[in-house]
Amino acid sequence: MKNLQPLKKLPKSFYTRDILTVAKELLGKVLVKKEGRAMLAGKIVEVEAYDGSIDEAAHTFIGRTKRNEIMFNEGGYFYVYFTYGAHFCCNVVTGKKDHGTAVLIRAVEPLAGIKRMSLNRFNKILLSEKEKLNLTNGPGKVCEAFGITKGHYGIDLTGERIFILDRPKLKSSQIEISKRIGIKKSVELPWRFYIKDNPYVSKK
DNA sequence: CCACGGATTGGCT
DNA sequence: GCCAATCCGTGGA
Repeated sequence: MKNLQPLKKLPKSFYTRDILTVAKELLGKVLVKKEGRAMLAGKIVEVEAYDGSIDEAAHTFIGRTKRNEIMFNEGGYFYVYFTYGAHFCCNVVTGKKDHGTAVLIRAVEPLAGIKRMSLNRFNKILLSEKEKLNLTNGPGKVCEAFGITKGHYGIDLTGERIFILDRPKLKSSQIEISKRIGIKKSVELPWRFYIKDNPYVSKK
């Protein structure tokens, strides 16, 4: 009798809370992208928080620009950006209007639509064990596997295209905390959260 | 297994 | 013009 937990979308009120609370509680929740009848889904296993009011690494630290404007909305929107000339990364906007905070989704564990993800990532369906673990264990990889691009910028996460399903809250003993990865500013902030011992986490 | 560096676009100074 | 919230291939242990 598993899965009695109703598969409900996270409501607006989940996202409009404090960013660090939302970041931690996003762990274990299920990111879903609908493509007609098909559906891609993955359990969120690694995130990072970015808060432009005190965090030099956040895209909103410099103030409003065309790229980061969605981060100044209240929580519940999707912020997608392009980086290193090659990769998209996706974020969940959090907090109240004008705060400029968002949570980067750094890794998920594939749950549904794995063939589609395999095609998107490696242009084939049969994968080695190593390739399976390599499907969605990084922010650029998540977007490539899910087919998330600039066209998904600003999506309302309480809508039907992309949303996040509720799941039971993890115990604090299942959550690891560390410094963030791949940044050069505000490197000391312990704002990376990931699920302990999950094989899809990008890096110990 | 690990460390290193190149690729390549677009955003901002 | 500088450089990035990354990824992957290469080369050595």
